[in-house]
Amino acid sequence: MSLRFALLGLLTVSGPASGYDLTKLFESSINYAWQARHSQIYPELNKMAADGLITVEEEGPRGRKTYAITEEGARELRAWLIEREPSRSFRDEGALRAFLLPTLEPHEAAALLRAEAEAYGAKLAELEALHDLRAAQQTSHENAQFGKYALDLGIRQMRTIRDWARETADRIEGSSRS
Amino acid sequence: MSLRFALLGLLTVSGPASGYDLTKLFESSINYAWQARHSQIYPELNKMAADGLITVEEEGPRGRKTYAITEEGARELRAWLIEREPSRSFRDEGALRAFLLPTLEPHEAAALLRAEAEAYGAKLAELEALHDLRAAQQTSHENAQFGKYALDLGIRQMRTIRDWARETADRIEGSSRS
DNA sequence: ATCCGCATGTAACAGGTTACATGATTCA
DNA sequence: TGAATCATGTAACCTGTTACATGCGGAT
Repeated sequence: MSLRFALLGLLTVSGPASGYDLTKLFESSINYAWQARHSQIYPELNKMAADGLITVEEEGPRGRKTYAITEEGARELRAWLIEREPSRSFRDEGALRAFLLPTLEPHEAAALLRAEAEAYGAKLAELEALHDLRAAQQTSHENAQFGKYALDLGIRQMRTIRDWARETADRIEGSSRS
Repeated sequence: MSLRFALLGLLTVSGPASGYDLTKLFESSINYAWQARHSQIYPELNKMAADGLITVEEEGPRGRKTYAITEEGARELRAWLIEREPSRSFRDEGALRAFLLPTLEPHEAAALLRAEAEAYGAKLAELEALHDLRAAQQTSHENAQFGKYALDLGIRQMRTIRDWARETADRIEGSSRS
């Protein structure tokens, strides 16, 4: 169900767009919080059009269909955000691995954590670069600030995991050396 | 695939257990990082037994089957942790909602964030209580420390989201008041 | 006797991924 | 004319959730 609302949100902000556009918008915006492939997006758009949440505004070359959000679509998005109790249960493979770490030898666990810290550090750098880019564009696009809150959250989360991995590696190595 | 390794991990630490036991262990340990219902666990255990990762060690009353991890199972768990590149992409409905927040009126967005902050604060308190409980038991169980790292990560993540929600609500209210 | 908790399972469905499949347009 | 990119779709499969279904054993 979330995919549907992510698409409505993108259409709200970017204006009319095709499935192809939306697939790329997905990648370049909420990618770190939600993912969707074109094989999931195209059927969903067809269902949404059937439900009256969006309309085909224009048909272009190569079978391109440009969708626009309808009033009903905007109402549904709003209702989803305001009325629906969000599912706060998340599934985090990194945390699961952390849970299983004590089944390994200390030096192995520490090495894994160092690698994790590095990977998350890299992701963090990516998001920070995106953040700076947005800040620079702030004056030109008024929509550039869209997703700012989410990006901030993403950055904080990456930082949290990276620091945890570092500190835990330190702690494990510290106690196994003694 | 992750479920399989979560189960192998639980069997490693808690020793032989039934599907019923594992369902409850799941709930009381990794629940905040990974979830699984009995309807998913039972079929998976059967597949794992067929694959030789676990064996039925004992059959008790009421059709109870007690599973134990095999050497092959332990090898596979180790290989999964060490050799497999973890999937670092996660799906976070909270972050998605954050992304969509700018489609609402500022006061509505702020109210939602306040509710989020409260909900995550409550989850944080839960995990902190669990953490303290573990610390108290530390001397009695040697396995009590299992999952300590993951719990620490969970606590940090909850704190990150709660603080982000609070500060973002403040920021939105601050700028819309002017 | 009756109720609660133990104990295991299956079926239908929803959401997602990977791979397969096709064809039009643009640009060099 | 060949390659890259635009553009849309479908099918098979895996994972996970909800709901349905059944029966034993122990405690009061």
